[in-house]
Amino acid sequence: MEFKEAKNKFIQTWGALGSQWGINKTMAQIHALLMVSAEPLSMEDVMDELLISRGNASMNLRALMDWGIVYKEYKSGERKEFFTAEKDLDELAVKIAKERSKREIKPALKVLKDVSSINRATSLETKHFVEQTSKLYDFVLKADNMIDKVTEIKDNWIGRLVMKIMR
Amino acid sequence: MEFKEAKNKFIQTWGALGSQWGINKTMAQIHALLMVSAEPLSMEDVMDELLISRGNASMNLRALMDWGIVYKEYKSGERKEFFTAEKDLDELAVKIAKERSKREIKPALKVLKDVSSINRATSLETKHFVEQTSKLYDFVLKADNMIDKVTEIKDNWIGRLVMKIMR
DNA sequence: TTAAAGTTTCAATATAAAATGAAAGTTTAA
DNA sequence: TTAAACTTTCATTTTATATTGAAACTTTAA
Repeated sequence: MEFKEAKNKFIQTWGALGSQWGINKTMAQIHALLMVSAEPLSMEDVMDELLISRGNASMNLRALMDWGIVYKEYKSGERKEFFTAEKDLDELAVKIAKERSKREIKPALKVLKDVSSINRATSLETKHFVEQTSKLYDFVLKADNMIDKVTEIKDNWIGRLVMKIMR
Repeated sequence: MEFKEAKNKFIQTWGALGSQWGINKTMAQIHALLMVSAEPLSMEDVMDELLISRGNASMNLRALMDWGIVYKEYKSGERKEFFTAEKDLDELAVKIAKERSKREIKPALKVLKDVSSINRATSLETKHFVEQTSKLYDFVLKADNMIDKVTEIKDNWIGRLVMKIMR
């Protein structure tokens, strides 16, 4: 396989993976492209490489910056803006996890809490509902907390030990 | 809030969360409905509760069974088929994780491995590409392996200890 | 200032994904 | 063995999502 072919395959795959996980295809593709680019790219560059419109490029670059995983850069002497991706993968994972937690998990947790707090003194049906949603609340909360814990892992010895055991 | 209202809110929220994570809305809603139903439900029941067509119900119940998180049941004397959801949340999480790993992560890993193995003796550009995709391969592999490890956690003392520390 | 270079916005359009529903298929009890 | 009860399939339609592109906006250098 040749460089150009490999690069394209990578970008397509990353895009597909993204959309399977609820991240829009172009956004994932732009991120992939920037990840493997040695140099920062301009919006033109991105448009040309991925064959997408200016508007699409603009909107998705903005979204990636909102997620904190793509940065704007300026080159001296150049008027254009350039973009680079976060290349530290631990950092990348943490940012994605935190962002999704904030946008999706936290609001869902709120609803779970609300619906599991209805008056349980009534029917058997209601009792079962409250029981299940309460369990779910605890579970999701615990899972969500793990994200924060993982962030701290590298800062403490037991965390590093655990990582070694988990390999 | 009243039972019926709470139940509906839960189902809608779970459906929305699902589609944000690449699982189709109806599939997530059916799962939610079965999760909080004290009794197994028939396909009719599901159709009526969620106001969906027979075809839709059939296809998504089948998909949920393929994922191994919904089971078919028979009631004696009844000709209809009934459905229940996996209600053990640890079990549920493991099954979802395994299934997504199998369907999405594993194929992506294969591609990552392939593209990171192109001849690296060429340009600087190529060198950077190989470097990045190799790192990504290692990272995704590690993350994916964690799923298996988590499965085993409950079976060994260090795992339980870790869970306590992570709380 | 102003006009050229560049970026953003958003209504309109295209694309992809999900849902419908009727026909075909299957199972079961009489 | 057949007809009623029930389930599955899939071509068509609907809905949701992503993309385009041209106009509006912003910035900068002369």
